[in-house]
Amino acid sequence: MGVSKKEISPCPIDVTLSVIDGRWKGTILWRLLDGPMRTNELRKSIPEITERMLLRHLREMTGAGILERHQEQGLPLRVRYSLTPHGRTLVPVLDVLCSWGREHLKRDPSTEAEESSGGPSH
Amino acid sequence: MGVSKKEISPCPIDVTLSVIDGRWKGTILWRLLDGPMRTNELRKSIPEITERMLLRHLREMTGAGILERHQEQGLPLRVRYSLTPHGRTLVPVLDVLCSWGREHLKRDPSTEAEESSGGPSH
DNA sequence: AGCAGCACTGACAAAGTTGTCAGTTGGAGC
DNA sequence: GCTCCAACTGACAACTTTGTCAGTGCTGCT
Repeated sequence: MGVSKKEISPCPIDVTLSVIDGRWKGTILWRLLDGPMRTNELRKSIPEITERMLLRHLREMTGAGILERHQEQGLPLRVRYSLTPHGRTLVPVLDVLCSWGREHLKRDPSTEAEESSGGPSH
Repeated sequence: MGVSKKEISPCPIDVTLSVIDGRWKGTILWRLLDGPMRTNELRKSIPEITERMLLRHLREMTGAGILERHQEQGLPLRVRYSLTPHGRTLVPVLDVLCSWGREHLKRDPSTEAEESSGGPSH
């Protein structure tokens, strides 16, 4: 007992969720689809995020192998984050999640739906 | 401030995640793919889950419109849960999550990978 | 030297999620 | 009547995640 969700994961679904779930991870991934970004660029492009959470999520995803930290040498300190090739394989996954979410919102804007298509069936 | 993740969700990805994320939701959904199950059957098929969490998750997913609670009449009290048609549209989503998770495990069993294809580049 | 910017860290608190445990309703069986 | 089971609920504690806030090196600018 007391083990975290990430340590049990008998199911690959949970593995994937442990990689992409987090308050801001989806958003960060979304930003990085267009190309590498510097830490501060990311921070500014997501106004609500705190520096701490950004760095935490970046580090977690880097540890999972889907993000890459590239530090330029010599200069003051420029760090760029980008998707690794493996991270890019997540794109279709995010895409599926995104389109299902859109459909779900259309059909069920009030988070409470009655299956009414096809007439009452009770 | 203080709003929960579910209330912000500018991104449909977060919408989907809010539906399927939860310690046991993936497992429950997995079980229900084979057909309707009674509350206790579910509970017994997932030994680690507590009754409380099972019911909580069932209720949440029922509220989201992806599960259906069917109570048989007259009998002692038989409740069956099953996927709604809308819930069934989640199947391909779960499938994608599952296969990505499997690939991720293959490639990265120790949650720490070095992109070594193409030789050292530093 | 003083100030600002970038990347990053750590202590602590607030919020959210899950687990523990006890209790309720209602019918079945003895 | 008593106990058992199925479905369900509520109070509370433990754990996790996120947020707040202050601070560290290092560089560049003036």
